[in-house]
Amino acid sequence: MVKALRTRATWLVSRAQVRAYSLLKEMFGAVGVRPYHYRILAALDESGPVSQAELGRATGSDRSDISVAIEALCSSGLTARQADPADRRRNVISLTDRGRSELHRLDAVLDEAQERFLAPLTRAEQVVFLQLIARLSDDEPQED
Amino acid sequence: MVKALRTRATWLVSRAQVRAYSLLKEMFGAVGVRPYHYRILAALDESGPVSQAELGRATGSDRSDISVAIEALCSSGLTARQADPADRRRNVISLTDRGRSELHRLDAVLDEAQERFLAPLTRAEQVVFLQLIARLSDDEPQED
DNA sequence: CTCATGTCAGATCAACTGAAATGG
DNA sequence: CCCATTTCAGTTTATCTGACATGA
Repeated sequence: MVKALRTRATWLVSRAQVRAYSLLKEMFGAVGVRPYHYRILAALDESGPVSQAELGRATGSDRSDISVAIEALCSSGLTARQADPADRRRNVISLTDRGRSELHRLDAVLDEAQERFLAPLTRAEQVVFLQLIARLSDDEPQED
Repeated sequence: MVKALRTRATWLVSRAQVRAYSLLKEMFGAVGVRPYHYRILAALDESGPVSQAELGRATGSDRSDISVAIEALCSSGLTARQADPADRRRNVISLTDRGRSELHRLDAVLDEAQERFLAPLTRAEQVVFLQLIARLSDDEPQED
């Protein structure tokens, strides 16, 4: 591999991302799920029932993509969609029981993926890495 | 942002990559270049004249994409393409003088992008980060 | 009038696939 | 015959745009 690339942080991050994503695709694919399904289920579990627009903000996805994903999740029974009586533009999305147990299954898969992704580092190095990469990830200051 | 995502290395790496790539696109775009142009010019500078297939291996890109990129680079005069007398399937690609000076200009742009990308970390942290991310990047052991 | 929401149709872009033509 | 190289046409995938209807 080319040295001019191999020594650049932006290149190394992009290669690491390729490796991370292919791991995720492989492991989620083995249980019949797409990575973005997990994102939405996890966001719902944390926030409780919310509108699609809020889901988009929580997961960093566009509203139009959320719209498509929610359609898929609802039709496979993992989420439910109902009109918000307080604001009739909104759909309130909630986790179904099946959605919640699916989420727990996927959590285990994702943890296993983290193990494999971080395997080249020692435990102590993994902790350091997580702290540093977190600070390089937030373009916008976190607004919890 | 969702805690279940915020604490996973794979998610943080993918967000960092988005930030890195948008920086690169912005800064290379400002000087009228695509990021993959740089990859090829840098590989050529390091290896000297080589075939397109070797360029693909050196930069981790597909041969078909290299083919298109080389066409663009040759028609803008940054690289030159000539038949290999020893193996008439091959095109031997070489850097032109203009290509080499363009590369140096882009090197400076890329260095500035690294500065901005790594700015949230101290110098000492940047060194640690580079070591760790490098070990998470190589799926295949380096074959220099 | 403005803004937010949900939806859809399509653009974009990088990455990849498959096949064909040429030659080792 | 099998394999490597270059090229082209087309697919896939996530991301993003623009527009529209509805309603706060």
